[in-house]
Amino acid sequence: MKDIKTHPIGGNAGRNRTHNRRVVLDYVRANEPTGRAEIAKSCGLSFQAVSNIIEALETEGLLVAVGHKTGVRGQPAAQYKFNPESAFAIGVELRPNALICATLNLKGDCIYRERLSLEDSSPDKAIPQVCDMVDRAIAHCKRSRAQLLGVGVVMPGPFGAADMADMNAAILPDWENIDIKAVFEAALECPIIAENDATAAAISERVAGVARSMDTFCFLYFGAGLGLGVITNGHAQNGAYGNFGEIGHIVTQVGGTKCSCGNEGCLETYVSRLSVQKFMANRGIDIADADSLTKLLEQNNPALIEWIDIAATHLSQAIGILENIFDPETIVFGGAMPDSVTDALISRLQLPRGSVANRKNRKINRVMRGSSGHYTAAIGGASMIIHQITTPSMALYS
Amino acid sequence: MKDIKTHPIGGNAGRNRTHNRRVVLDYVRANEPTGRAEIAKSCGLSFQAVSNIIEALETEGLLVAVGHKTGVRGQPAAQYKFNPESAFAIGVELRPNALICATLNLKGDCIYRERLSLEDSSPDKAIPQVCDMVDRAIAHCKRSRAQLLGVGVVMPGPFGAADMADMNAAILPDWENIDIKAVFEAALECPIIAENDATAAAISERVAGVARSMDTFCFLYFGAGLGLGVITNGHAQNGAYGNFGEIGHIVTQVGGTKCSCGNEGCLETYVSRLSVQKFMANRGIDIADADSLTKLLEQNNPALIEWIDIAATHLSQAIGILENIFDPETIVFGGAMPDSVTDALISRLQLPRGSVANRKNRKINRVMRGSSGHYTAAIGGASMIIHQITTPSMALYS
DNA sequence: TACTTAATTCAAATAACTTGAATAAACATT
DNA sequence: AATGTTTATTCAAGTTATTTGAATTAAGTA
Repeated sequence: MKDIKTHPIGGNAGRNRTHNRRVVLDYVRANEPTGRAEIAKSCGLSFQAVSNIIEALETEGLLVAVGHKTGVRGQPAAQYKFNPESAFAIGVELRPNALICATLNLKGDCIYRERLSLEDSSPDKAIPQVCDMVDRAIAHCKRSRAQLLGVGVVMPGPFGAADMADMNAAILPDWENIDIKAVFEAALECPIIAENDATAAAISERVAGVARSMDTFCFLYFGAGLGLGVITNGHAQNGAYGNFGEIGHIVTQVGGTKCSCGNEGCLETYVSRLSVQKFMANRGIDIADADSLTKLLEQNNPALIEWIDIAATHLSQAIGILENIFDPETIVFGGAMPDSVTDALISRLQLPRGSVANRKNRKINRVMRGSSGHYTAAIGGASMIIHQITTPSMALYS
Repeated sequence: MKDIKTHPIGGNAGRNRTHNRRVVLDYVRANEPTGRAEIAKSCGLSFQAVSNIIEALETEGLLVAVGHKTGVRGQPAAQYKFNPESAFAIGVELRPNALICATLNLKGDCIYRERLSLEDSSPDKAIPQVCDMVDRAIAHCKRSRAQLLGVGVVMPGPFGAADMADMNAAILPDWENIDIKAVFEAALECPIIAENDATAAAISERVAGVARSMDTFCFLYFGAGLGLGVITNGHAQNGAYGNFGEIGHIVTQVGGTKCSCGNEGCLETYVSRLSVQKFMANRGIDIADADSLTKLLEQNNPALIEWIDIAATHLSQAIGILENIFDPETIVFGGAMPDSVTDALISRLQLPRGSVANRKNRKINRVMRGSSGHYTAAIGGASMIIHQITTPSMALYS
């Protein structure tokens, strides 16, 4: 996904303006409703600069005035907030057997979703389907294409698996060596961001989920395997070669279950959709879909409880690793698991004592469930687009 | 070390200039000697903008012209490189029983070092000693205080241990709740950056060590415990509360050795200075200092070899974790261990197969030894100062 | 020797932010 | 109820650092 070495580039008036627009939008996002003077103070800009930017954003429709702040001295400050209907973004999740699409308004509310089964996920077949899907989403939401901020394309990682000595084949082998961003830019004629599912999911929680006001947190994504997305200082981590977050293949039990990657005792052999399916199949129970898991949990199925306990043990170890490495504000769980199973996993965790996260006076939990359900990845795709226009590229902290 | 929530701030002409200076300096650092036109092309700036900045940098003495590039068509391009003698930075490492000081010129060469044993490391006693040490360094290097870019203060983490439920007391308890940056700014009247040892060490490898041309890599720091510093896209990771990188307390053996943090089987109970001291003491061998380790290794001492094998096993697991999480360009080992012991550890690693780093066509090793020896932390302190003036705050790529 | 290529210089032009003075409107005080 | 204080807002320059464009310089190439 990333390969050519780039270099940080300089700023000029135009790029500075772009940055400042994002700084302002990010502040409004996190603090709405808010006024120009407050933004100016918080963002280190003059009132006039903010005023000009707000005026432009209001003209474009991204922000709307919502009355005046009273109750304090001084001239009442005009308050602004996001205009959720002014623009929208689309996320597309590409899986081996399905296409999933989510449309979000500017506030991050999901206003349309669609799932399409796919027999053949090769680029030739899938790309036209994605185009049709995007057209349907725009039509269904009764928006104009001009309001479309962009499309986020989400695929499971890792990328470049073909070059890895022992890693299994890629989950979508036909897509190896394809410049996803370029291909979809050509097909959809709009801005494209491509990412893996876990990172997209993390961004979705920051744009409109439980991590809305957090700048540094981890997201554990339960998919076919197990993925990790990390946001630090408001920016998603990518790794040197675009393969950040392959946490499924860290070893939590030396000499444990043989994994397809060549290791033994990989975390995702204990915690993932494939893991629970295999575990239950060995006990003669077929897990066809998420609903069947939900039902088994409602019935307190002993085999499932057993799996949850094993999974929770390994997850607890992973949490210790993440907390001590990243020192995050929290760790969010999400992805393909039903909410009830995720909650059961969380309740059975045995969080390690020896962790920098084990503080007195914590205000938020060390672990929490994400808010976007099992459309997370597609919603994350659309969230990445919204995230980009509200995320400053400068990282100047006084 | 970090607590109050800040907000990204907007840019203006002045901040833009600061950023562009750093972009130019960073490019020269990594590509010297180089010319104005080349910088302009690579940094996305106009020739004129670069020309003005280079002129200023040359006037200030930070850059020097070094002839012209010939052999290609067109007017010969004037080449510039760093002027190592134009400015300098000082790093101070604060340990419970010692103060260590390193002075670097602008290129990152160490031009002075000093070690001072300390009976009392409390702020009242240590701060005056630090001031004297800085004065001695300036005098010894025959520089003027005006050329001092700043002082980097390095301490072992984690910070805020007093608030942690089960973590041991801080290594320097008297320094808890002290605003280190503010205290030393007042005492030394120059810019101060405070960091933990592992992060400082990572930065030192990027400024003038084996990671000079890398933007994303990990550094494992062998100290009393075990620390982790990570650079991603040229920026050091800090965590939400300044405690990024406490990798010593991740569990690599469930139910293993009891650790002072409350966990069992923490990595640093197997890999650290304290670990090897304890292991050898149990076999009746006293490890007084680094030299005694070196000698034992030369003699192929069986107990030490045994420790190295155990340590290498646990380290290999940690490397799998780091590679699969961060997808770094490489992992650097450094810190308090003698070079020969570090090399022995590296040679006995069993790098995991199932890792995104296990690629064909790798050009650099998955693990390498750092270049700055056991003054790493102090050198890292000074490196942070140099790093700051050559590291763009904007992260505009493409 | 003439041509091509690329770096450099000089002189405007431009974009975006900052500054400062004047005005508006609410709450607080007497 | 009148006056004063505080804060937001507007308007009109002023400032900074960048970009643009034309002219110049100097090396390699045909």
